[in-house]
Amino acid sequence: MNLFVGNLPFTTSDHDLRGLFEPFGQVDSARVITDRETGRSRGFGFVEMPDDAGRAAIEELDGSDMGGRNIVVNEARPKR
DNA sequence: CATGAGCGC
Repeated sequence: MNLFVGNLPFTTSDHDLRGLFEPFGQVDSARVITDRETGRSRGFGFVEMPDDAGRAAIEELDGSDMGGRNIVVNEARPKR
């Protein structure tokens, strides 16, 4: 399933994201979205993983603390 | 190359 991860610290990298979700299951892909013009982080990202692992990750990570901020994790919407 | 609600090229 596709997961949307928001409210991330600007210092969070795609690898950091993967490390967060790996404990819950196979991480198909994990990436933090960066601004195409400046390259700086937009503070949110996407993670793809099995359905069961995704549901577990949402319950454990949504609202959890990361870098001093409470991150948001929920199912992502279809790409625009 | 800036910044803080929002959904990726």
